[in-house]
Amino acid sequence: MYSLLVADDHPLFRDALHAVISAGLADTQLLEANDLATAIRTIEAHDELDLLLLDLSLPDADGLEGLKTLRDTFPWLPVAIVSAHQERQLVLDAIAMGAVGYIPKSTPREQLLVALTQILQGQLYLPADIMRRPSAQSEPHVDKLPPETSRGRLASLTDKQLDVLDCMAQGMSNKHIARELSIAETTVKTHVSAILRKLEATSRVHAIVIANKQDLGVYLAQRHSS
Amino acid sequence: MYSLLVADDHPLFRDALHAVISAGLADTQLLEANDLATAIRTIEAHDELDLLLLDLSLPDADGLEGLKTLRDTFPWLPVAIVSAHQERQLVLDAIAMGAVGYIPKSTPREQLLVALTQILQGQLYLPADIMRRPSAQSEPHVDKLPPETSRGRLASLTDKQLDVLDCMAQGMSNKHIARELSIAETTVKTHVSAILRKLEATSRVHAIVIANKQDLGVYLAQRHSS
DNA sequence: CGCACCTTCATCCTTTGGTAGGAGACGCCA
DNA sequence: TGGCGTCTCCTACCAAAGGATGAAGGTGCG
Repeated sequence: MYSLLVADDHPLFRDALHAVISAGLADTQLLEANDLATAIRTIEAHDELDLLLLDLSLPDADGLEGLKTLRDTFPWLPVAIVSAHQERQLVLDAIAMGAVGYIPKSTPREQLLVALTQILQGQLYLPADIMRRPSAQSEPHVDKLPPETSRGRLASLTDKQLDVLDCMAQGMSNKHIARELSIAETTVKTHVSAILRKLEATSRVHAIVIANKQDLGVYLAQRHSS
Repeated sequence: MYSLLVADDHPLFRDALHAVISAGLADTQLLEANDLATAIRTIEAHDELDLLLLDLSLPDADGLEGLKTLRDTFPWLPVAIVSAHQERQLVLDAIAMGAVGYIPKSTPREQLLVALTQILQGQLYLPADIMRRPSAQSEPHVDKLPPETSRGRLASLTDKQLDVLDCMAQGMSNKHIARELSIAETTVKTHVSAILRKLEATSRVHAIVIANKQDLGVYLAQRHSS
C-alpha cells in the first residue's frame, strides 16, 4: 500500500496520472494538491506519505525553490520532480537538491510506470533520453573521426613545440620550461611564438585555452602511446 | 552480444568483474585496459563497443579528467564510472559530464548485474543508497554547505575575484578583463594578485591550471544557479 | 561608533612574455 | 648540390604581468 501526493496545478495531468497509477499500481492511495501551500498542509496531515510528485511550475513556487523548501522542511519525504522542461542541467540540479527522480511530462505511460515503481523501490529515476541526448543521441558511426579534423591546429605543431605547449599547459614559465627541456630560454620563446602563430592565439593563456579545447591531453597521450 | 571495456588498474577488481559478468550476462565480450592510454587505443581499435567501465583512479588519469577527455573524444561511447569513492557531489559531477552511470566498488554482486543491465538497456544507473543517504536520513541542516570542503581554495575567493578568474580562464588579458567587467586595469591587477595569493599560484597560467583542477566550471555553475 | 572586509584606483618598480631579425647546425629530398 | 624545414641561440625592443604600497568609499557587524 503506497500513498502518493501529486502537486500539480494542471487538473488534466493529475487525472492522467491518476488513471495510469490506478491501472498499473495496485493498492495505491493518490492525494492531490494544486499548489505548494496545500501540498505542505497535506504533507503535515499525512505523515505516512511514500512519495511526492512535484511539478516545477506551481503558481506559488516556480522552479526548484519549492523543492528546496520541501527538502528542508520534510527531509524524510522522497520527492520526485515532474516537469515539462527537458534541460540536462535542470535535472542535475534537482537531483543535487535531493530529488529522488525526474519525470518529464512527455514520458509515455509504460515508462511512467517503470519510473514510479523504480522510485518507490528506493531507486533513482532519471530520463535516459534527456541525459544521453547531447552527446550520445546519434548513431555511433557518424561522429567517429575526430582526429585530424578537430585537431586541425594541434597537428600543425612540431614535436618540440608540443613539448613546450605541454609544459605551458601545466603552468610553467618560459624559464621553467627551459630548465625542464634543457634548452635556452630564448629558444623557448622562439617555440612559444611559433605556437601562438600556429594556434592563432594572442597570448600564452589563450593558447592553452585553445589547446585544451582541442583535447591536448588526449592528443599527447595518443602520440606517446604510438 | 554486448562488448564492454573495463579500464581499471586493479587486476583483482577486473577479475571479479569478469567473473560476475560471465556468470550473469550471457554473450558478453569483456576487454580490459589498465590505464587511460591503452583504453583509448583499445577504443580506437574496437568501434563497436557498447560500454566503457571507467575507474576514477587510473595511474595516468586521476579523477574526472579522464572522463572528460573520453567524452570529448568518443562522444558515441557510453561511459559508466566505477569508483571506490562515495561522495554525492562526485556522482553528480560525473553524470553532469556525460557518464551514463556510477557504480561504487562496494556494490554487491546482484546489484552490480542490475546496474549493468540497466545501463546496457539505455537507462542511467545511480547508487540509490549514496544519493538518498545524506539528505534523506540526516537532519536538513548538515549538508547545506558542501562548498568549503571539496572546493578548498576556490571557496576562499570573493565574487569579483571569481568573475576575474572566470575571465582569466577564458584566456583574456588584464586589459580585456577590465573592459569586460567595466573596471580599471589596475583593479583587475589587484584582483589577480589576490587570486594568485589565495590559490598559491605563481602566475596567472598556474592559477588557471589549479582552478581547472578544482572544477572551476562546475563551481561557477553552482553559484550562478543558486 | 569602531572595526573588518571588499572594491575601487593609483604609483612605482621588477620580472616575464612576446616580436623582430639574424645566424649556425643538422637532416631530408629532389 | 641547393633548397627546405627544424632546432638551436643570440641581441634588441616593447608590451604585459605581477609585487609592494597607499588610499578612498561601501557594507556589515558587534
